Amino acid sequence: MKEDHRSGCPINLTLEILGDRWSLIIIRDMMFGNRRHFRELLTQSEEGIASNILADRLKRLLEKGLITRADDPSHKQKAVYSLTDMAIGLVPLFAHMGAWGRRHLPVSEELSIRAELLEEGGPALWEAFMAELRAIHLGAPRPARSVFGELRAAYEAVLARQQARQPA
Amino acid sequence: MKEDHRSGCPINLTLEILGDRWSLIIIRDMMFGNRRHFRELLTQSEEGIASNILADRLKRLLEKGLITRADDPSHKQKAVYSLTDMAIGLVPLFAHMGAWGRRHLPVSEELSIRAELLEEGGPALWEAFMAELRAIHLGAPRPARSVFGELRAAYEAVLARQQARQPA
DNA sequence: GCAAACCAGTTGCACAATGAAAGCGGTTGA
DNA sequence: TCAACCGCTTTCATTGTGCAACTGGTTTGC
Repeated sequence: MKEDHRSGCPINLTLEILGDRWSLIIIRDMMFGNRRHFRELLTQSEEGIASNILADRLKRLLEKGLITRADDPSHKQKAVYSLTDMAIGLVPLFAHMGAWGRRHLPVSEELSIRAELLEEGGPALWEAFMAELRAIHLGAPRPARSVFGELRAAYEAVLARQQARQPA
Repeated sequence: MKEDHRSGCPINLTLEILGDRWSLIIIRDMMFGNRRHFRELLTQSEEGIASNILADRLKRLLEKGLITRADDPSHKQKAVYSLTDMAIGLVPLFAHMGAWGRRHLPVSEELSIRAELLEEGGPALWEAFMAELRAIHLGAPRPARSVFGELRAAYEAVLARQQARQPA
């Protein structure tokens, strides 16, 4: 029960939870890629997370209240992970991280289109996306606008354009 | 020269640079506490960083272009560290991290007052702060408004109020 | 009905990162 | 001259990371 923190600074406390190389990658995949199962997160990750690291991080995110775990009714040994409101509140942070990375780091076109849209859309778009995430992960009423669909469509459009330019 | 990245995703690339427990703490102290020397960062850190970790992180941040190092003309073996424009661009990210931490984590009053002001001030305040940081760290002309002073004054006001309530 | 594929993880092991403490040679101010 | 200070480095014990193989159970396809 007793947890000791390095300090009560909000930046520090946030880093104590999210300050590693994998936690935000997992939340990103759940949020933008709608990966909800262990195997999806394991095998469809661009970055290639190891299964023991994934298991460890899921456990930590559960403890910290960023995700929840439920049994999948369609499959006895499948588990479904969902984002909590706390994690959904990270959308603006992802938007800024993406904007900063896009400006300063060697990003690839297809993986940064979503960051571009998120940056251009601003707080209004973030709010719409968060409302949709609350519908997907928390069972809230589904809003009319699907930012998730817009982001996915833009991503697939870039992929299609790239394939047309240089076919496999 | 050759560096291989896990992926070209802007979130991932940002995490590869800043995704650890200390890098952002150091930038925070330089940015909000104006710590410019090794000893200042080592001894005045709330969280108590070890000297070897600090030396390692400063080297990495130098390599990645987030800070610069210069000799202090007043003292032959003093070094002055400065933020680059790239690091100053993290101000909105700190604002969101602070806001998120304040909302969801057990922050202390005196260390979160700055996050509160930064959240309330919004993008206009962030821009003013960034202009001032460019003056402090990059030699740009000093703007009329000192957000840095406002933040420090608010912090000290909270400290004074706490001491009045419960004197040492 | 049975084998193959799939499920969420766990285990064992090598290596890298972290962190506390002491120490380094040189510089400065009294 | 001497103590305090300067930016680190070294040593060593502990912890975290990452790969690969594996577990017991479930579902799918034939």
